[in-house]
Amino acid sequence: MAPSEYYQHIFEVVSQIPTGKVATYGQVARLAGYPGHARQVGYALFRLADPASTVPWQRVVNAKGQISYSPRRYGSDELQRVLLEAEGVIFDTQGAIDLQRFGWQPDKIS
DNA sequence: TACTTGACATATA
DNA sequence: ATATATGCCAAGT
Repeated sequence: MAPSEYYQHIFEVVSQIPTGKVATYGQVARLAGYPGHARQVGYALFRLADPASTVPWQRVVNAKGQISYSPRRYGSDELQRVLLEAEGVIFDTQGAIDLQRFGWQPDKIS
């Protein structure tokens, strides 16, 4: 496959997300050095989410703080929710995460 | 080789 | 405030 180091950067950023916290695609994309390429971030994770790759893709959610439900995904939607709950992330009654608390904030000061 | 789809985000109406 | 429309890059078909 093409040496899409692009994916590698996404991988790095996602791997930097501390346990019990989540980051949005836009945030990851920006940190990865690709502002605006949020779509590719999510899709990149999807392709990079190999059963052999221990990528914490589960900590990456959309801007709504919700998990993206995808029938095509490797596991199932509830799997991600369970994994996050196991890390200490609390889900709202609407299945949304409180980004005010669990939103990963890098060394970026307002 | 060309076209379409894709784990979203942001701007505008 | 919500809904609709557009934009970005790469991989898949």
